[in-house]
Amino acid sequence: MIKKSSKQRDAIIQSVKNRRDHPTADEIYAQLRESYPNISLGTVYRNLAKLSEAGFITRISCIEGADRFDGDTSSHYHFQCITCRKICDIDMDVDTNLNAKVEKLLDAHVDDHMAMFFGTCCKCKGLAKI
Amino acid sequence: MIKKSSKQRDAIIQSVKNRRDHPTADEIYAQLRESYPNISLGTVYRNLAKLSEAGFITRISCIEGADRFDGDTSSHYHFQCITCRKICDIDMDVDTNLNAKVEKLLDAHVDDHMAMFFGTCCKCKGLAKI
DNA sequence: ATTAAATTAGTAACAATTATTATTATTGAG
DNA sequence: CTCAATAATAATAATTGTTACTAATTTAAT
Ligand SMILES: [Mn+2]
Ligand SMILES: [Mn+2]
Ligand SMILES: [Zn+2]
Ligand SMILES: [Zn+2]
Repeated sequence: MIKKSSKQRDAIIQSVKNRRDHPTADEIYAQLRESYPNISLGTVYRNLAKLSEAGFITRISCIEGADRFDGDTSSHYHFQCITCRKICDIDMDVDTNLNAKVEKLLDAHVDDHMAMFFGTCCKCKGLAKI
Repeated sequence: MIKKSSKQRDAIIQSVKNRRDHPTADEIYAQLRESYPNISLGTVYRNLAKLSEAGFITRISCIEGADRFDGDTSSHYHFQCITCRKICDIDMDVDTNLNAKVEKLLDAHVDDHMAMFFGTCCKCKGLAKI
């Protein structure tokens, strides 16, 4: 799929890998424009799609708004605050033998699973009390 | 939020509750047009949003394409086939004490969590062998 | 260096969703 | 049971997130 290199793509990988905030395509675009003033939003979308398909990064689809991307491809769960909409990682073991369990239940082949916890983050929890 | 009733909304609830296939707004619209030929797609979107916000139904966001809706609001996990894109329920206990675990880890308030398993369903698995 | 293919920027097109507006339906007070 | 208040609707326009297209540029193999 990916056959040649480009500095735009390298910068996109770098951006996603360096950030911990699960950015959207638009947020990555905004960041990259500082170093590459005429990078195209289409290039960002195209490469994020290619990179996630190739497994270099992970795509996270959200109920509200744009997809988000994660440079950490290790299996881990996420939490999303229903107030500020921020997503953060959960430092908790992923139950990988659930995959085998589901395979048997459905007679399917299971590659992986993802989990998203919903609630109010510590910051927004605090603000609500004021 | 919801202050008056309407037969369109009632029909939307009924549709989502009766189906087991986690339909999109468009699919619900297509079904309802048979009995309500001049129902508006906007009405379907608006009510699905209201109903899921009010907790009558659940919204499921997918990586590809439109959001899907589930009339079964009980906590359960889903499986999505990466080939045919169909979503089905998994008849497996939901680990609810994970919520408390995450609350402690993040010092957040956790309402719930969802999980999606990805892979190839039994049908698509079979077809691949032919 | 030559050349073919991949990638890009820029723009147009697209699909999913939301907002607007004028009209209709529901509801509760009198 | 009226009838005004207002919530909900159909139709349509607008917005958002994303993908497709095209010509120009960059990459990498010869
Ligand atoms: Mn993450
Ligand atoms: Mn379900
Ligand atoms: Zn928050
Ligand atoms: Zn399938």
